[in-house]
Order: sequence, then structure tokens, then C-alpha cells
Amino acid sequence: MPGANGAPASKAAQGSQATQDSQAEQDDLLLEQQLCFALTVASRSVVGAYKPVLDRLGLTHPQYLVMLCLWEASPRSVRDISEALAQEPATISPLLRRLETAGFITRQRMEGNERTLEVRLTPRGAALREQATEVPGIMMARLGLTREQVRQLHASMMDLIAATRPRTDDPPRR
Amino acid sequence: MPGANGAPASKAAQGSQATQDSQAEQDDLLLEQQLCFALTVASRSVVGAYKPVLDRLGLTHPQYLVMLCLWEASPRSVRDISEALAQEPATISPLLRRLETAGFITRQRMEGNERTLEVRLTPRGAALREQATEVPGIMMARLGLTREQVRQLHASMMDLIAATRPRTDDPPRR
DNA sequence: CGCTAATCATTAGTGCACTAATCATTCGAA
DNA sequence: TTCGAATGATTAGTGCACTAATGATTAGCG
Repeated sequence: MPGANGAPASKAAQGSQATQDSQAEQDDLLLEQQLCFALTVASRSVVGAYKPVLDRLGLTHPQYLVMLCLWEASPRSVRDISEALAQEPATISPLLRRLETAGFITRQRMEGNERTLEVRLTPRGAALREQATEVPGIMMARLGLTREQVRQLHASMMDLIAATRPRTDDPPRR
Repeated sequence: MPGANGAPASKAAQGSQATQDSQAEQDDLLLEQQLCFALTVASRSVVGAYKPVLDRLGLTHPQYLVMLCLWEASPRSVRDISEALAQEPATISPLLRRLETAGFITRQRMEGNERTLEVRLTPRGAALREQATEVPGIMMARLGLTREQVRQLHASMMDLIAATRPRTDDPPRR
């Protein structure tokens, strides 16, 4: 457990009225209470916990997410996948190349529109879904979470994601 | 509104209703309800929201975390920092090299123990803290979160991190 | 003592994730 | 119909994060 050390070293709150708030602001830079820090550590930790499980499928975690994506709909474009995963096409592109090398997908240009790439499950990629059905249950058990707790945390994360979206008074793109 | 839910571990409604659970398991592979997915997106989104703010300080987000670390205690070893940030020394090493190039820290071997590196704030690095004090407030406002919501979410993340730690019946390393 | 084992940091190599630039194709308006 | 703009994917370049291997130094035991 990192950071059981730092002594907060309370500073004298300035003579103003809101002693409580001043104190809180005083500590705003303490590493141990940064939400962004807890969030990144949680993300890395949870993804790390998936690793031994996904290793058995021959997938990394980002690759697993792409496969989830394709198990829901099979011929999909790069842009489609990138939007579903909230990532740049430039991130997805090399990832798909590795999944093709692994034999889980094929990549070919769409006939009638040569700009678009059709990403399609191979039989082997489709079959992998059978093994993958176990994953969520294994992970819930490994993390000691109930389905309800997962639902709650998921909702919190979605709220947080929504909070990071640009304000609605911005240029209405599209 | 964004964090109005982050309720702590609510009780597990252990439903013995097979129909309910079967349906739930049926949907376990839906991308849109994966906690790990929401978590990684939330992490990337929040870190991304910091970018314009940290750009003004000349820091990336991981570099910001290192600086938070050093503002709490100035001569620290690489291992010390890596444990505080829950990251590998191999990740911290090149990061520190960039912070040195930027002029925020110095790196020199400890006298009396040449294995250990002393990472120390430069005056410029120490002075940067003044500008950084604004960051948490700006980010809370930008995300539309109250101090209490931040505290709740932080607690949820810490619980999740704790859940990923190996069982206590494992070999007592160290 | 002296040599082995442990500790600390770095480098090498892989994979993600982003921005910016590039290339090909297709759309659309003059 | 033709040419410029838009679209779709990839490549280049930077930075993070991990594991494994390496090198350097110290600790500690026989």
C-alpha cells in the first residue's frame, strides 16, 4: 500500500471565516486524495487483474474490448469500432493488425467504397466467444463484487465520463 | 448531477430468481455494461480533461503526479516515488529524465549509497507549486463536481483498488 | 575478509493512446 | 464533369506502462 507516510502537516488557516474550506484547499494538492490519481490506479489495477484471465484467450485487454465489439456485430468499419470504444482510429488500426495476425479477424476493403475497411470475425474469432463468456463472472468473483456493485460503479463512471464532455454551448459539430 | 449516485457498497441482493440471473449472464458480454470499459474510458477522459490545464504548467498528467509526490517531500528515491505512484521504477525512470530536461528536478546519486538516486526539486520545480494550487479547483469546476462527490468517487476507487490486491493467504513477500 | 545475494536504477522490447501528417477514395457543387 | 472538400484509414512521432534483462553497488553471511 503506497503512501502511508506523508504527514499532512496542518498549516495555520488564515484568519478568515471559513476555516474548514481553507484547510480543505490547503490539502488539495495531496497526492493521496487526488481523484485523478485514484482513477488511473484503479484503471490500471483492474485491467491488470484481467491479464491472467485474458492470457488464456490470447488477448490483451484492449484487444478484448475490440472482440466484445465484434461479437455484437461482425462486419464493422474501423471508424465504427473506434467510436464504440471511444478511441482514435489511429489507436485501433495497429490493434486490428495484431488481431488479424492472431487469426481472430480479417480486414478487407468494402466493395463499393474502397475507403472503408470491413473488419470481420473469423470462425476462430467467433468461437472464442464461448471461452469469453466466463470472463465477466470470473472477474466479478476475483474482485469480490456483486452484480449490483458493478452496476453502481459502472453508473458512477458513466456520470464521470459525461462530466468530461464539452459544454453544450459549444459549436454543434455535425 | 454527475456524481449523484456513487453510493458505497450497497447490499448484495442475492437473487435466487434464476430467470433474472440467466438474463443478466446472457448480457454479460455486452460492451456497454462492462465496468472495465467504463473505467478505462473514464480514466482517459478525466486525464484528457486535465490536459489543457496542465499544458499551462508544461506537464503531462503522469508528470503532474510525480510533482505532487515531490511537493510533499523533496529528496526522494526512484523506488520511493514509484511506490507512492503505484508504478514500476522502469516507468518512472524515463519520466524523471524528461522532468530533469524541463528543469523541474535534479537527479544525483546519494552519497554514502551510490545505488540510490536522489530526486530533488529545483527552485523552478518548487515554484511551480504556486501555479498548481489552482488545478484541483479548476478541475472540480470543469467536471461540475462538489468536494463531497470527489470524496465519494475517490472512496469508491480506493475500494476497487483494494479489491484487486492479491489475497492475504498468498506468500508474505518481503 | 571475501564472495554471494539482495537492492537500486536503467535499458530493451512490446503494446496502447494520442496528435499531426499522409494517401486514397468518394462526394458535391460550380 | 471536373476539381476541391470531405471521409476513411494508415503512418510517423511522442509519451506511458509493463516485463525481462542488465549493470552497478551494497549488505551480509560463512
